[in-house]
Amino acid sequence: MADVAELAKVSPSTVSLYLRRPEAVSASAGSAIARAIDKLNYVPNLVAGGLAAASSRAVSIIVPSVRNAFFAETVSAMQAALRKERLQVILGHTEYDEREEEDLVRTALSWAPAAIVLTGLSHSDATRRMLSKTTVPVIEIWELGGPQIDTAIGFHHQQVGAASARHLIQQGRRHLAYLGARMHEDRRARLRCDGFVAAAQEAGVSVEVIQHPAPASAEVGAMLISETLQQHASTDGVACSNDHVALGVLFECERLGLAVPDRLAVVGFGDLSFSAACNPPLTTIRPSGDLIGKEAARLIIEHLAGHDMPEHATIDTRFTLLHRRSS
Amino acid sequence: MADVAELAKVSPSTVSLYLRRPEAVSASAGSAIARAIDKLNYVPNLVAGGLAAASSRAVSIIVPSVRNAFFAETVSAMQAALRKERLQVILGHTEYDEREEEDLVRTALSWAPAAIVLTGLSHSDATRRMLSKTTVPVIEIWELGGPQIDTAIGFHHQQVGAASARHLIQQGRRHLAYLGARMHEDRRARLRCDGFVAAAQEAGVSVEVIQHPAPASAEVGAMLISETLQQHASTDGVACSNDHVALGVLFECERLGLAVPDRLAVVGFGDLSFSAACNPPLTTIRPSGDLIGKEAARLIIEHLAGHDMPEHATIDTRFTLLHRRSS
DNA sequence: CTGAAAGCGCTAACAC
DNA sequence: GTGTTAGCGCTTTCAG
Repeated sequence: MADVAELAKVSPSTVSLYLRRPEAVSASAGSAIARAIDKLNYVPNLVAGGLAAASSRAVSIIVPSVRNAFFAETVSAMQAALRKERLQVILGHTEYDEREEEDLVRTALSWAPAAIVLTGLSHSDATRRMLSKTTVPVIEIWELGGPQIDTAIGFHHQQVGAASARHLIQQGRRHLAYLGARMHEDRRARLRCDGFVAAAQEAGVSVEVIQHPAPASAEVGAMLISETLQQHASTDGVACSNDHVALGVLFECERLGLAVPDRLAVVGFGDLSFSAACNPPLTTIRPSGDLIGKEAARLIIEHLAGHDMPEHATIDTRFTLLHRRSS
Repeated sequence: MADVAELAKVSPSTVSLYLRRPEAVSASAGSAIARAIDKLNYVPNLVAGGLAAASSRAVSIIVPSVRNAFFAETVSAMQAALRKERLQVILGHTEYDEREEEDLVRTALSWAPAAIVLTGLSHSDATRRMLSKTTVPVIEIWELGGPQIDTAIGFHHQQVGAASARHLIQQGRRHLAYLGARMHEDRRARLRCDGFVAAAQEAGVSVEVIQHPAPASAEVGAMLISETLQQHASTDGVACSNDHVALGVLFECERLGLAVPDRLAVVGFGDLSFSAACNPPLTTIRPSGDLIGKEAARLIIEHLAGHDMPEHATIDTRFTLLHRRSS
């Protein structure tokens, strides 16, 4: 920066100012600086900037895993929006472990990020304590309806479950089941299950929960549906913890020669890339992963611009039930 | 850090040393420092550390998109391995755009990262120039066989295409087609296609390329196969740019009542979560996304430990053809 | 094994 | 609109 300043015949602080607010510098100084930067191939050091400003242009995002298409979508949308403001994404994976999360939050804080984004509302006490003490804005995503640290953006997973149940009942189904994968770790899948069961019971319809500890996959879906049909032969409508599981159900039904939706109606969750194309096309619930990321980015950018973030705000990004031929 | 030093009755530099190499500090000083850290709830400031050390504990990873399961896997594996060494992942998405990549590399450099990881071997001239000038180690992943900036880790995509073609020919197929999605942007899909065509021609077998500009999806797969069968009715074996496309082919064949593999053999790429579970289970090629991430992390960690990275090293992580019932 | 000293490259008051 | 000044919180020689 000193070299640039010298070449442009201004002081370093003018260069600094130009870099952060070009409009605050006179046109002549500005263009001289621009030329010098170009000539010297100058790349500002953001680490030094972050230290001096006591806040880096980094946003820490902590998700269970980007292998999960839902979080990949949110991370991707957020990254795209933050990039325009020259904010960097620092990524961490909890692998659904609160201890890992705690550790990630700790190191995240040592980067003095512009904001910390984490997934869900359930965290260890230590995590909660660390975060409520800092001045760094905290955003929790992908879950609503619990105690939140500060801002939360997402939707109510119980409502998703309830919507699935009501849809199946509307289609004339009276013997429901929820097929859940990895529900001991995936709190949000569990909430959807709870909402499903509650809505079914309220409607006076029979409901079972069949689950498997492995992560959601088509294999697990196939196993779960065959188990379900063995134990509860009259089952005529199922909701699945996500579309991978639902796809496995469709595959298994095809192998068993079981007609979908005539004999069994299937509802998924996620609207993944194959969901509209399979046989039959899958009725599913599309969450708002993209919107969650965009809204989070918007809040962070506004906060950085000086608008202080509304305290304890809640943004409900909703979800959509897509009625296709599997139900 | 000064507070910790005071409480532990040592100097700040001893605390600093303890933090980086605990074994270099006496046991008594060490435990006093540990107690002070705990008592004060001290979290080191990595930004300041990065500035002083002229290299931050951050690794910049630039991929086309984490929405793509392949890159999500690599990013995830890398993150997990780097975390153990307290290295942070800074993530950027190019969306298959070399201009974007150039920009991302520029900002990546301004973080003085411990290493920069980017996808593929094809970059803009400016990107190449920036990277060859820095002292930051550069690793290119997911592609082998072109001019590399420094280290490359991945496999040869032409070999993947060739392996698919040879497999189909071995299964007695003589009228091949390659179904490609977004090949104008996805260089690696194009390379696989090239390898496929070359191997087929070499074997004296007929081969067609049918493509669609949209990103790979089951919908695109369905469209591509019906187009193929219309234009080249004798086609009896297809390879697809990835398993999403292949899945769409299976769906469409089912709708058309076309027997797989009797009438048409199908080979995918990716071994995605549904590939073993669908009807029939999909023959596919499993790339080494996980291994790529692990190897990249290993190299970076070794470099940080002082072992200098072998210049212009190439690590071939290979791939595996999984012969299942679709062929 | 420990401590003193000298920055790392930038930002942010503040004065001009 | 521009420059001066005083750090930001750490790391890293180098002595002792």
